[in-house]
Amino acid sequence: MSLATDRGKPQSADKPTLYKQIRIDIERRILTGEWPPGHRIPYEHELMSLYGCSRMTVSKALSELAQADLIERRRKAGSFVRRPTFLSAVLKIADIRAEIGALGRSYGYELLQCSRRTANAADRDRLGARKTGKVIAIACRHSADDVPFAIEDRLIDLDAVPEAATADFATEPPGTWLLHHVPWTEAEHSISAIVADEQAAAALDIAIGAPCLVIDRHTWRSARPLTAVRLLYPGDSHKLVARFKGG
Amino acid sequence: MSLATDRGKPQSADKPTLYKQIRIDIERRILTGEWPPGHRIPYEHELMSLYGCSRMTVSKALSELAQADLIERRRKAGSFVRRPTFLSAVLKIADIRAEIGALGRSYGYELLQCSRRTANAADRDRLGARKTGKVIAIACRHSADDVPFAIEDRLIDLDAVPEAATADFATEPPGTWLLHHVPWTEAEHSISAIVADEQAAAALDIAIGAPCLVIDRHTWRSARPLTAVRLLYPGDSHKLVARFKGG
DNA sequence: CGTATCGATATGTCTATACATAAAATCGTC
DNA sequence: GACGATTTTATGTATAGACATATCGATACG
Repeated sequence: MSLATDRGKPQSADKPTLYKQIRIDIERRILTGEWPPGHRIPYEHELMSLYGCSRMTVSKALSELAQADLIERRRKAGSFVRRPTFLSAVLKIADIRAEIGALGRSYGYELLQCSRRTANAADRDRLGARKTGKVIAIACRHSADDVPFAIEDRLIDLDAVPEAATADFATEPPGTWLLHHVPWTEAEHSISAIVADEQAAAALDIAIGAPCLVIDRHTWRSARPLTAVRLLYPGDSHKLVARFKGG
Repeated sequence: MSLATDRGKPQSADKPTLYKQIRIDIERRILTGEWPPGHRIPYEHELMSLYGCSRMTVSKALSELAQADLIERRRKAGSFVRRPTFLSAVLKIADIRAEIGALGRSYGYELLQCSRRTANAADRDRLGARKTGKVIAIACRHSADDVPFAIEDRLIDLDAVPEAATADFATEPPGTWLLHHVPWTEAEHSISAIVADEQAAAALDIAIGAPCLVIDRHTWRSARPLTAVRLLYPGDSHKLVARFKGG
């Protein structure tokens, strides 16, 4: 799958401003295990005399650490190193057209099917919508250097996104159009693996039974479903890559 | 796969402190499209008279928005709404034992194979290590309610993690042991799909040719490789889920 | 002994001010 | 008009002080 990869706060060699030094210093102590989970970090007034600066400055450093979930701050009690129960990752998933462009390959797009209809029970279920309204159903194929890259099967709620009625999905991929025209507030991705059935194998030009990576994405604006999409990638040639930052 | 799911800053109904109100207010304008990508956000001094507060306060709100990658701040020029080229997700991946426990199922663990050896060329390549040292190679199986859940194939660099020599991997899963004993600074995950070969099918009690989700994880401490692991999950019964926050 | 109250304390927010810094805008010179 | 130096300006960092607020712990009370 590709996927741009990135970490929350890279260790960019930033200018050594005071609060950043303090943050990095504490971060190092946590990451190396010198201050294990549960350890109480020195009080702000201790840190301020330690580093010879004001409380606002150490507080800013601690705030960023708290925001990154490395520490937990409790009034009166102090700040504590958090238990690393999870690895938290920042995954950045690009629009497919941008993604292929970033790989230096030529992007190709084919609209396979596009129809408008009143939502049936299956459509409502897939979108998670309560009411029945108009929807657009789209099937299309993305390719890189004329090799099939992914197939897309999408449903757009026309009541929530009326502008989609006038979009030309024959020339512009629906994902790209949506990204540029429709603001959203939340999305959920579900990643799984399946084997290609006859139809998918034909569309992706792979063997029936070949492994495929599946991404199901649902997008909402203020709890209202906008679109549901399933992307199918040949599993042997694509990977999702994520860099993580640990604690 | 499971995967605990979570977003960077949940919409917790926080107390309406001033800077939070400002942050949420601007966030809303961006998320609803009222201020599209590229739009210049009012200058700090405009915001401070708008909200009737000091510059430090509006600056704190803008700093958080910049940290969340929603806006970009440029000296002299001002602050601008960022173009949403990516969806950024926070994926939280739990230790498998904790993950199964969180599902309310009983955890089972079997060590299939464990050997110590001097790293060969393939081991060095897999770890990304330059020098040849001792390694531990482990194969094990995790199960939930006595049903195979995942199989694990792991390599640990004994020079980087000497304490691993004394760990008892017959009773404690290596992932759990490492999480609690070895601090790390960076990890990279690569997610892909394969079909089960004969060996994997036997270990997971699934059909040969069934789809599997694969997670390859590499972990480092200060650029030094610690461990490389491949986790294989039956693809039809497990999913990676990630909630995203959009821009 | 259990419980309510209260004070001490560390963090959370906010102000007003100061100077540093980067970059856009302007000016001056050739 | 082109190009380099200077000015202007918005952000970035830092300070000292103030008050708010949550909470731990001790004290007093029933």
